[in-house]
Amino acid sequence: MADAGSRHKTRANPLFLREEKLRQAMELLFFAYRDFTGEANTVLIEYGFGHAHHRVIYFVGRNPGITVSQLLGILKITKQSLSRVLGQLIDDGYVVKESDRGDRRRRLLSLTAKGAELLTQLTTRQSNRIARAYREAGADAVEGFCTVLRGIINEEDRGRATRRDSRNRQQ
Amino acid sequence: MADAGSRHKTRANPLFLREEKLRQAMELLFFAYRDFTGEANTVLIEYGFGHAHHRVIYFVGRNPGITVSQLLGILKITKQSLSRVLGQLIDDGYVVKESDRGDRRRRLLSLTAKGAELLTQLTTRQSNRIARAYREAGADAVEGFCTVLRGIINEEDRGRATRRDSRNRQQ
DNA sequence: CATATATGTCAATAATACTGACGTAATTTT
DNA sequence: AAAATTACGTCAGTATTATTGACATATATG
Repeated sequence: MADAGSRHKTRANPLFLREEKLRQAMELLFFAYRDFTGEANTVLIEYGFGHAHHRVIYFVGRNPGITVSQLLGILKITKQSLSRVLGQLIDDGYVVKESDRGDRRRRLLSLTAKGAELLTQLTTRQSNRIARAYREAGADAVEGFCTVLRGIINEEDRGRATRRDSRNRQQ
Repeated sequence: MADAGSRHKTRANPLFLREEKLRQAMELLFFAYRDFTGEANTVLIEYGFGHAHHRVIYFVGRNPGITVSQLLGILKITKQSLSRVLGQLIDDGYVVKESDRGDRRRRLLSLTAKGAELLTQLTTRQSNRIARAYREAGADAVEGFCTVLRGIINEEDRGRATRRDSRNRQQ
């Protein structure tokens, strides 16, 4: 068994080895995402919110003044799905919605102070988890991590997680 | 504003920059996972299954002979949640369940040929996505990618996505 | 025999998501 | 100015995935 790929000895990465690496990547992604998102559970339960609220809070916090359709484009869910969650966050005073003075069809979303505080609560633990992993892995590994993740993301959205200057110029 | 961190000029990575990197990581993870899992949607709809079925098919395929509780430990869901999905997969002939001859309380799960074929269908596209990202990023980046992801995963489960020898010795 | 473990199942509920249809206000196009 | 498009909202119905709690059964272990 240990020599199953010996015919390819000089050739790097025989096929079964390549497949193994790819499956490994898929599992790493699954477990990392599972534990990363799981980290916020305690806080979410305290506030009576779910992961959907977390995502909304997060992307509104990161993109103050984002419109409803831009948010839908990021989350890739229907407006009916967003409606419930966003409505709750607005009703409970975590998010505010105001008309865009330039184009009054649009509604611009942003966090209240209360919302910003919740976001901090939510991200602190998750940040710590990433920070520890970064520290243990080293700068080069971190760079590789980002490069590969960016490559996995659909081309249209690759810029979103980097270019921080393009605020309000999305789409 | 542009000079806000100038007091730290010689010190690498002032605080706000570090935070920025961490937030970036969180977003990359979100988008990558979103697009990675989204890839399987077409196939899943064809078969009338959801992402939960995919996860079960995947981990049973990867760990033939896995017991029900081991699977629950991986998925981190309740047995009642698993029950519906697993039941469907068994009824439809994608997964088989047999008693462990050593400990007859346990049920060992594995894929049928039909199940293995579905798994291939499901993973092919996802594999291609990862493979492309790997190819574009290069071997060093890939190594960093895995290292960081492993660091994000809870310590108890870090071994699961690597050690392929420990089959049936989980837990 | 007593207890613990592995699994299954019934019942009720919550969270997140979907499709489809329709309405309204504001902007853009013709 | 009329027509079309865009942005947003909402009502109604349904599906999927998940939860908690309670209870049952078979098997293994002390």
